[in-house]
Amino acid sequence: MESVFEIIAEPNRRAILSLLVSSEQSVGEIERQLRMPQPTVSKHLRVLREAGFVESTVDAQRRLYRLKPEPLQELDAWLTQFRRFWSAHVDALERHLDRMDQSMERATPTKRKTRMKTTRPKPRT
Amino acid sequence: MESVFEIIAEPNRRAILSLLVSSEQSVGEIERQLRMPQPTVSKHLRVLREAGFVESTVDAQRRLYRLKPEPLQELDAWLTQFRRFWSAHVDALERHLDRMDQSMERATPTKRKTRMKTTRPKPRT
DNA sequence: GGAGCATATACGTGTCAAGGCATATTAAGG
DNA sequence: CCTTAATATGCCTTGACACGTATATGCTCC
Repeated sequence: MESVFEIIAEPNRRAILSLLVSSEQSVGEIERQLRMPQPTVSKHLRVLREAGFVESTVDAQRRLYRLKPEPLQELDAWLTQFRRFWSAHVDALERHLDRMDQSMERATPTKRKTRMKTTRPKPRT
Repeated sequence: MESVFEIIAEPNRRAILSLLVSSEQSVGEIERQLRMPQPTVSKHLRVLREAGFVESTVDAQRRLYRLKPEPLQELDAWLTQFRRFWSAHVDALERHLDRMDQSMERATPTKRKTRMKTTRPKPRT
Protein backbone atom coordinates (compact mmCIF):
# COMPACT_ATOMS: atom_id res chain seq x y z
CA MET A 1 0.00 0.00 0.00
CA GLU A 2 2.79 2.27 -0.88
CA SER A 3 1.72 4.75 -3.43
CA VAL A 4 -0.84 7.49 -3.65
CA PHE A 5 -2.33 5.62 -6.57
CA GLU A 6 -3.08 2.49 -4.62
CA ILE A 7 -4.68 4.50 -1.86
CA ILE A 8 -7.20 6.15 -4.12
CA ALA A 9 -7.89 2.95 -6.04
CA GLU A 10 -10.40 2.02 -3.34
CA PRO A 11 -13.87 3.47 -4.03
CA ASN A 12 -14.82 3.87 -0.39
CA ARG A 13 -11.68 5.83 0.28
CA ARG A 14 -12.43 8.13 -2.61
CA ALA A 15 -15.90 8.60 -1.22
CA ILE A 16 -14.44 9.58 2.13
CA LEU A 17 -12.07 12.04 0.52
CA SER A 18 -14.89 13.62 -1.43
CA LEU A 19 -16.89 13.92 1.75
CA LEU A 20 -14.10 15.70 3.51
CA VAL A 21 -13.71 18.30 0.81
CA SER A 22 -16.59 20.34 2.17
CA SER A 23 -15.60 20.21 5.82
CA GLU A 24 -14.11 18.06 8.52
CA GLN A 25 -16.21 15.16 9.74
CA SER A 26 -16.27 12.72 12.61
CA VAL A 27 -16.08 8.99 12.07
CA GLY A 28 -19.73 8.61 12.97
CA GLU A 29 -20.81 11.23 10.48
CA ILE A 30 -18.88 9.54 7.72
CA GLU A 31 -20.33 6.21 8.75
CA ARG A 32 -23.87 7.52 8.46
CA GLN A 33 -23.49 9.47 5.27
CA LEU A 34 -21.73 6.73 3.39
CA ARG A 35 -23.72 3.94 4.99
CA MET A 36 -20.75 1.77 5.71
CA PRO A 37 -19.97 -0.19 8.87
CA GLN A 38 -17.91 1.66 11.42
CA PRO A 39 -14.88 -0.66 11.41
CA THR A 40 -14.64 -0.24 7.68
CA VAL A 41 -14.63 3.51 8.02
CA SER A 42 -12.00 3.40 10.74
CA LYS A 43 -9.78 1.12 8.72
CA HIS A 44 -9.96 3.28 5.63
CA LEU A 45 -9.32 6.36 7.67
CA ARG A 46 -6.26 4.71 9.09
CA VAL A 47 -4.92 4.02 5.64
CA LEU A 48 -5.68 7.57 4.54
CA ARG A 49 -4.07 9.01 7.63
CA GLU A 50 -0.89 6.98 7.30
CA ALA A 51 -0.65 8.02 3.68
CA GLY A 52 -1.02 11.67 4.63
CA PHE A 53 -4.37 12.25 2.93
CA VAL A 54 -6.09 13.20 6.15
CA GLU A 55 -5.29 14.24 9.67
CA SER A 56 -7.38 14.02 12.81
CA THR A 57 -7.91 16.00 15.96
CA VAL A 58 -9.55 14.82 19.11
CA ASP A 59 -12.86 16.27 20.22
CA ALA A 60 -13.92 14.44 23.39
CA GLN A 61 -14.75 10.87 22.36
CA ARG A 62 -14.90 11.68 18.72
CA ARG A 63 -12.19 12.32 16.23
CA LEU A 64 -12.52 14.90 13.53
CA TYR A 65 -10.87 14.12 10.25
CA ARG A 66 -9.89 16.73 7.72
CA LEU A 67 -8.17 16.68 4.35
CA LYS A 68 -4.53 17.35 3.73
CA PRO A 69 -3.58 18.56 0.28
CA GLU A 70 -0.14 17.12 -0.35
CA PRO A 71 -0.83 13.61 -1.64
CA LEU A 72 -3.46 14.78 -4.06
CA GLN A 73 -1.15 17.47 -5.28
CA GLU A 74 1.39 14.78 -5.90
CA LEU A 75 -1.14 13.02 -8.06
CA ASP A 76 -1.77 16.26 -9.84
CA ALA A 77 1.94 16.61 -10.45
CA TRP A 78 2.07 13.16 -11.99
CA LEU A 79 -0.66 14.16 -14.40
CA THR A 80 1.41 17.05 -15.63
CA GLN A 81 3.42 15.00 -18.09
CA PHE A 82 0.21 13.96 -19.80
CA ARG A 83 -1.22 17.42 -20.02
CA ARG A 84 1.53 18.28 -22.41
CA PHE A 85 0.44 15.33 -24.47
CA TRP A 86 -3.23 16.04 -24.60
CA SER A 87 -2.71 19.68 -25.31
CA ALA A 88 -1.12 18.47 -28.50
CA HIS A 89 -4.49 17.00 -29.34
CA VAL A 90 -6.54 19.76 -30.85
CA ASP A 91 -8.60 21.73 -28.40
CA ALA A 92 -8.51 19.02 -25.82
CA LEU A 93 -6.54 21.61 -23.97
CA GLU A 94 -9.40 23.96 -24.31
CA ARG A 95 -11.77 21.56 -22.62
CA HIS A 96 -9.24 21.18 -19.91
CA LEU A 97 -8.99 24.87 -19.37
CA ASP A 98 -12.74 25.12 -19.27
CA ARG A 99 -12.67 22.65 -16.49
CA MET A 100 -9.90 24.48 -14.72
CA ASP A 101 -11.72 27.72 -14.17
CA GLN A 102 -15.16 26.54 -13.45
CA SER A 103 -16.32 30.09 -13.21
CA MET A 104 -18.89 31.18 -15.76
CA GLU A 105 -19.66 28.42 -18.15
CA ARG A 106 -22.87 30.01 -19.21
CA ALA A 107 -21.28 33.32 -20.08
CA THR A 108 -19.99 32.19 -23.48
CA PRO A 109 -22.37 30.13 -25.59
CA THR A 110 -19.52 29.71 -28.06
CA LYS A 111 -19.75 26.54 -30.05
CA ARG A 112 -16.82 24.35 -29.27
CA LYS A 113 -16.73 22.46 -32.52
CA THR A 114 -16.49 25.42 -34.78
CA ARG A 115 -14.43 27.57 -32.55
CA MET A 116 -11.30 29.30 -33.66
CA LYS A 117 -7.96 28.48 -32.30
CA THR A 118 -7.83 29.61 -28.72
CA THR A 119 -4.97 31.41 -27.18
CA ARG A 120 -2.79 28.92 -25.46
CA PRO A 121 -1.66 29.55 -21.93
CA LYS A 122 1.32 31.75 -22.30
CA PRO A 123 4.56 30.69 -20.80
CA ARG A 124 4.76 32.54 -17.55
CA THR A 125 6.91 35.61 -17.74
CA MET B 1 -10.83 -3.67 -12.87
CA GLU B 2 -13.47 -1.12 -13.44
CA SER B 3 -12.19 2.30 -12.72
CA VAL B 4 -9.47 4.51 -14.05
CA PHE B 5 -8.04 4.54 -10.56
CA GLU B 6 -7.51 0.82 -10.37
CA ILE B 7 -5.85 0.80 -13.74
CA ILE B 8 -3.19 3.29 -12.80
CA ALA B 9 -2.65 1.73 -9.40
CA GLU B 10 -0.23 -0.69 -11.05
CA PRO B 11 3.32 0.70 -11.25
CA ASN B 12 4.23 -1.06 -14.47
CA ARG B 13 1.19 0.32 -16.17
CA ARG B 14 2.11 3.81 -15.08
CA ALA B 15 5.58 3.23 -16.44
CA ILE B 16 4.12 2.21 -19.78
CA LEU B 17 1.91 5.26 -19.89
CA SER B 18 4.84 7.52 -19.13
CA LEU B 19 6.81 5.87 -21.88
CA LEU B 20 4.08 6.47 -24.40
CA VAL B 21 3.88 10.16 -23.66
CA SER B 22 6.82 10.92 -25.89
CA SER B 23 5.74 8.80 -28.84
CA GLU B 24 4.09 5.57 -29.86
CA GLN B 25 6.04 2.40 -29.19
CA SER B 26 5.92 -1.23 -30.18
CA VAL B 27 5.55 -3.98 -27.61
CA GLY B 28 9.15 -4.99 -28.08
CA GLU B 29 10.40 -1.48 -27.51
CA ILE B 30 8.45 -1.20 -24.30
CA GLU B 31 9.71 -4.59 -23.26
CA ARG B 32 13.31 -3.54 -23.72
CA GLN B 33 13.10 -0.09 -22.20
CA LEU B 34 11.23 -1.19 -19.11
CA ARG B 35 13.06 -4.48 -18.83
CA MET B 36 9.97 -6.53 -18.22
CA PRO B 37 9.03 -9.90 -19.72
CA GLN B 38 7.03 -9.73 -22.91
CA PRO B 39 3.87 -11.47 -21.61
CA THR B 40 3.74 -8.99 -18.79
CA VAL B 41 3.89 -6.10 -21.21
CA SER B 42 1.22 -7.59 -23.41
CA LYS B 43 -1.08 -8.21 -20.48
CA HIS B 44 -0.75 -4.71 -19.15
CA LEU B 45 -1.28 -3.31 -22.60
CA ARG B 46 -4.43 -5.31 -22.87
CA VAL B 47 -5.75 -3.84 -19.66
CA LEU B 48 -4.80 -0.35 -20.75
CA ARG B 49 -6.38 -0.83 -24.13
CA GLU B 50 -9.64 -2.14 -22.77
CA ALA B 51 -9.78 0.77 -20.37
CA GLY B 52 -9.22 3.21 -23.21
CA PHE B 53 -5.83 4.47 -22.11
CA VAL B 54 -4.12 3.34 -25.28
CA GLU B 55 -4.93 2.22 -28.77
CA SER B 56 -2.91 0.16 -31.20
CA THR B 57 -2.35 -0.02 -34.90
CA VAL B 58 -0.84 -2.89 -36.79
CA ASP B 59 2.50 -2.48 -38.50
CA ALA B 60 3.38 -5.84 -40.04
CA GLN B 61 4.12 -8.21 -37.17
CA ARG B 62 4.37 -5.48 -34.61
CA ARG B 63 1.75 -3.41 -32.99
CA LEU B 64 2.25 0.21 -32.22
CA TYR B 65 0.65 1.51 -29.10
CA ARG B 66 -0.17 5.14 -28.51
CA LEU B 67 -1.81 7.10 -25.73
CA LYS B 68 -5.41 8.19 -25.66
CA PRO B 69 -6.23 11.20 -23.51
CA GLU B 70 -9.73 10.55 -22.22
CA PRO B 71 -9.20 8.37 -19.17
CA LEU B 72 -6.47 10.56 -17.80
CA GLN B 73 -8.61 13.59 -18.37
CA GLU B 74 -11.28 11.87 -16.38
CA LEU B 75 -8.81 11.52 -13.55
CA ASP B 76 -7.97 15.18 -13.92
CA ALA B 77 -11.64 16.00 -13.69
CA TRP B 78 -11.94 14.06 -10.46
CA LEU B 79 -9.12 16.10 -9.00
CA THR B 80 -11.01 19.29 -9.69
CA GLN B 81 -13.09 19.11 -6.55
CA PHE B 82 -9.92 19.06 -4.49
CA ARG B 83 -8.30 21.95 -6.27
CA ARG B 84 -10.96 24.18 -4.83
CA PHE B 85 -9.97 22.87 -1.45
CA TRP B 86 -6.27 23.32 -1.71
CA SER B 87 -6.55 26.72 -3.24
CA ALA B 88 -7.99 27.66 0.13
CA HIS B 89 -4.61 26.72 1.50
CA VAL B 90 -2.30 29.64 1.01
CA ASP B 91 -0.64 29.90 -2.38
CA ALA B 92 -0.85 26.22 -3.03
CA LEU B 93 -2.86 27.27 -6.02
CA GLU B 94 0.01 29.31 -7.22
CA ARG B 95 2.33 26.35 -7.10
CA HIS B 96 -0.28 24.46 -9.01
CA LEU B 97 -0.39 27.04 -11.74
CA ASP B 98 3.35 27.05 -11.94
CA ARG B 99 3.19 23.37 -12.51
CA MET B 100 0.55 23.78 -15.18
CA ASP B 101 2.75 25.49 -17.70
CA GLN B 102 6.01 23.74 -17.35
CA SER B 103 7.62 25.82 -20.01
CA MET B 104 10.62 27.82 -18.87
CA GLU B 105 11.05 27.46 -15.19
CA ARG B 106 14.48 28.95 -15.23
CA ALA B 107 13.35 32.16 -16.87
CA THR B 108 11.90 33.73 -13.75
CA PRO B 109 13.88 33.84 -10.59
CA THR B 110 10.80 35.35 -8.95
CA LYS B 111 10.65 34.61 -5.29
CA ARG B 112 7.57 32.58 -4.57
CA LYS B 113 7.44 33.35 -0.91
CA THR B 114 7.18 37.07 -1.23
CA ARG B 115 4.95 37.10 -4.24
CA MET B 116 1.75 39.07 -4.36
CA LYS B 117 -1.65 37.52 -4.17
CA THR B 118 -2.63 35.75 -7.34
CA THR B 119 -6.12 35.90 -8.72
CA ARG B 120 -8.12 33.11 -7.22
CA PRO B 121 -10.70 31.08 -9.15
CA LYS B 122 -13.95 32.82 -8.57
CA PRO B 123 -16.78 31.08 -6.80
CA ARG B 124 -19.37 29.85 -9.24
CA THR B 125 -22.16 32.33 -9.77
C1' DG C 1 4.59 -23.63 -47.12
C1' DG C 2 8.12 -23.77 -43.63
C1' DA C 3 11.24 -21.03 -40.59
C1' DG C 4 11.55 -17.36 -37.54
C1' DC C 5 10.23 -13.16 -35.29
C1' DA C 6 6.61 -10.40 -32.79
C1' DT C 7 2.74 -10.54 -29.96
C1' DA C 8 -1.07 -12.66 -27.56
C1' DT C 9 -3.24 -16.01 -24.49
C1' DA C 10 -3.80 -19.98 -21.01
C1' DC C 11 -2.94 -21.94 -16.69
C1' DG C 12 -1.25 -22.49 -12.15
C1' DT C 13 0.47 -20.12 -8.01
C1' DG C 14 1.34 -16.78 -4.38
C1' DT C 15 0.30 -12.52 -2.25
C1' DC C 16 -2.22 -8.97 -0.42
C1' DA C 17 -5.94 -6.27 0.79
C1' DA C 18 -11.06 -5.59 1.82
C1' DG C 19 -14.97 -7.01 4.50
C1' DG C 20 -17.46 -9.15 8.38
C1' DC C 21 -17.67 -9.87 13.07
C1' DA C 22 -16.10 -9.75 17.58
C1' DT C 23 -13.66 -7.31 20.92
C1' DA C 24 -10.56 -3.85 22.90
C1' DT C 25 -9.70 1.02 24.11
C1' DT C 26 -10.78 5.53 25.68
C1' DA C 27 -13.70 9.26 27.21
C1' DA C 28 -17.99 11.11 29.56
C1' DG C 29 -21.39 11.49 32.77
C1' DG C 30 -24.22 10.19 36.30
C1' DC D 1 -17.09 3.02 39.58
C1' DC D 2 -20.17 1.57 36.14
C1' DT D 3 -22.50 2.32 31.91
C1' DT D 4 -22.78 3.96 27.51
C1' DA D 5 -21.07 6.17 23.40
C1' DA D 6 -17.30 6.70 19.96
C1' DT D 7 -13.60 4.77 17.79
C1' DA D 8 -9.89 1.47 17.04
C1' DT D 9 -7.99 -3.12 16.41
C1' DG D 10 -7.59 -8.35 15.68
C1' DC D 11 -8.67 -12.46 13.27
C1' DC D 12 -10.48 -14.97 9.51
C1' DT D 13 -12.18 -15.72 4.97
C1' DT D 14 -12.49 -14.62 0.32
C1' DG D 15 -11.46 -12.83 -3.96
C1' DA D 16 -8.66 -10.33 -7.22
C1' DC D 17 -4.71 -9.66 -9.61
C1' DA D 18 0.23 -9.89 -10.95
C1' DC D 19 3.72 -12.95 -12.32
C1' DG D 20 6.22 -16.96 -14.47
C1' DT D 21 6.34 -20.43 -17.71
C1' DA D 22 4.59 -22.54 -21.52
C1' DT D 23 2.13 -22.35 -25.68
C1' DA D 24 -0.75 -20.41 -29.35
C1' DT D 25 -1.61 -17.10 -33.12
C1' DG D 26 -0.17 -14.35 -36.82
C1' DC D 27 2.79 -12.12 -40.15
C1' DT D 28 6.96 -12.06 -43.39
C1' DC D 29 10.19 -13.65 -46.33
C1' DC D 30 12.58 -17.00 -48.75
